[in-house]
Amino acid sequence: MQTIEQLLESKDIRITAMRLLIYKFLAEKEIVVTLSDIENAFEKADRTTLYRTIKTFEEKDIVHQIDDGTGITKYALCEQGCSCDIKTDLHLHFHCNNCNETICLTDHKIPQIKVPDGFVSENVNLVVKGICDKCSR
Amino acid sequence: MQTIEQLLESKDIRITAMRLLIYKFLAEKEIVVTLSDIENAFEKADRTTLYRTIKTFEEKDIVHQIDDGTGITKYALCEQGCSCDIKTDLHLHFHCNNCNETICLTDHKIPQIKVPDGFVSENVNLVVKGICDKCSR
DNA sequence: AAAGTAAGTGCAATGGAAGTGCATTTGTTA
DNA sequence: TAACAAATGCACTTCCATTGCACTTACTTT
Ligand SMILES: [Mn+2]
Ligand SMILES: [Mn+2]
Ligand SMILES: [Zn+2]
Ligand SMILES: [Zn+2]
Repeated sequence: MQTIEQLLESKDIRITAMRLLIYKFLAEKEIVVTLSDIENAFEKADRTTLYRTIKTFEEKDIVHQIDDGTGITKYALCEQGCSCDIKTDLHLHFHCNNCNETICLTDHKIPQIKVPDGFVSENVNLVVKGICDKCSR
Repeated sequence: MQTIEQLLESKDIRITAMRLLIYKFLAEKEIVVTLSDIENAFEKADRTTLYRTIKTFEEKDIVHQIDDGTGITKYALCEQGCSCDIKTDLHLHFHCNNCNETICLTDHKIPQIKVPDGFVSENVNLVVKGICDKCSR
């Protein structure tokens, strides 16, 4: 089990106070978050810094981006050992129409999708919408 | 085979010059289009009119919206007899990473997706990204 | 330890897309 | 033709994403 500092170093990301805080914030969330969510959690920090921190994390495969169809880009920490590989790490996302939260279903890999002749599939975005477990009980 | 006028009437949409033109524009496209695409095709018309026409078509199940992950909402004509029903009319969309075009694969219905206990699936958005048939040959 | 360099942060501004209020025009119906 | 309702055009707004530039902080080298 490595510390956050070790993780960042291993990915060639400089350790700064802001980055540690943002990492911890993401780590304790089970749901995916928007930039505004992060902004609200760190009112003293500038929006741009948060934005660029997330982009850095994204480039280094620490965070992945989620398009859940709400029109607002969302982000979540990758799993341990994730390399954002299309074959092994691509998973399903669930958006709740009731509480409006989106979560990663990292255990649910995306099934093989057939495409017509001549088409080459490189990547798949799969979002299921409905009622989440918290809202359905 | 009904005329466009008949189709619009059957859906309780008033026939106007603009609506006929936009319908024809959509009908001759094989790919899905953005509002900007329509705007460029009808430079004399106001953006708002085009916007509201599309929204009207959407409400009446003549057009469906596509979120292909580019961040820009796209639209396409529905198939003959489509009622935008989740069970029967929901289909796959393909986005080409090369030419940046997106098309409806109306023959490719969306497979049943398993979700964890407690979750209820109501709707699915499935976008495959890769190389389209025109670009791959 | 001090200087020098590269990276990170904050502020201000921009741009694109989506959406709305209201006045004007057009079409439908009595 | 008069009256009414819907469609269109214009102006404006909001929201999110993104960038340029100045300043600050962290790392490296002497
Ligand atoms: Mn995820
Ligand atoms: Mn479609
Ligand atoms: Zn919920
Ligand atoms: Zn293509």
